[in-house]
Amino acid sequence: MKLTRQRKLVYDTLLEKLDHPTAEDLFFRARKKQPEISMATVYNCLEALVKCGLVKQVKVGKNAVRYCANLCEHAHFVCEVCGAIFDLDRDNREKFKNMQIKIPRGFKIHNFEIAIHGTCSDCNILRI
Amino acid sequence: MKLTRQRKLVYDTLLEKLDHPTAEDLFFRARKKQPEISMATVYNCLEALVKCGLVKQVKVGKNAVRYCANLCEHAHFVCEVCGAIFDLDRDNREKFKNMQIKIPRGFKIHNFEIAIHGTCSDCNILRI
DNA sequence: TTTGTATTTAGAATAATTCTAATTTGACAG
DNA sequence: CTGTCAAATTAGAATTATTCTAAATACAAA
Repeated sequence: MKLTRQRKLVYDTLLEKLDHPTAEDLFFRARKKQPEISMATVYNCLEALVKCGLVKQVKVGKNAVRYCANLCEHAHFVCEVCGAIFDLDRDNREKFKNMQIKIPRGFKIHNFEIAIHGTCSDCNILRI
Repeated sequence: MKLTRQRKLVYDTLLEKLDHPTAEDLFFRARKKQPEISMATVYNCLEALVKCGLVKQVKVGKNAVRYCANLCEHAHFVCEVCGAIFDLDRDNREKFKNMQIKIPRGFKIHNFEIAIHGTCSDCNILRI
């Protein structure tokens, strides 16, 4: 991935404030530094950054997708009241099947979602 | 939740074919049995079913939300090639911090997401 | 230079979902 | 029963996040 001026701007803006902003949030923040940037560019840049693994999407509730630049593996805790998203670090040396996530004191879990992305056996065979 | 005719229809339709359909898929399937049902009703019914815990939303890719009536706790494996969603059962007697998910033979994991929904400590305090 | 390819841009288009307002339903009280 | 009321349903309009389009720009390589 070519780190263009706009991609760097979007990425830096994301790193500046780790509050899981939406594309629109990032657009407004980035525009303060480069007023000519367009919404489409923010989406394009985010797409490129997600594709190369520097950024992750967080899909929550019925609102816009949020973006996360926290690179160490972590789970997201979504507060159902205030909507805040908390990064929960985990010991990433542990194996996937034995994951350890520390839930902060006072947090109550209602439910959780796990989505594993990859390729299924049928598709792996077809691709050899 | 009042299990009205339409809610029962949507729920039964979801149970009939466990392929994680979108709201639109369900609309077309449900319409075969009750041609007067409307798209808005399908959304309303799904919302009610999700709220009462009978149904779960699965958010994947950039497409429409998918719905899942598999009630036993499980993770989703999303094939990045064909888009299929597989339910991965887990031993739900295991504690959250020690979850065991069996990945089927031949499946390759690229990445996975965990989202935990609940209430954060601040909001829990404000609600006492 | 010239050429080509990728990126950016503004605005239009799309698609999923939500909203609106009118109608229907069904439970319950009288 | 019959009337009342709240909740649910409905069709279609509205919204909103996101993607698409086509032109302009940038920038690397020949």
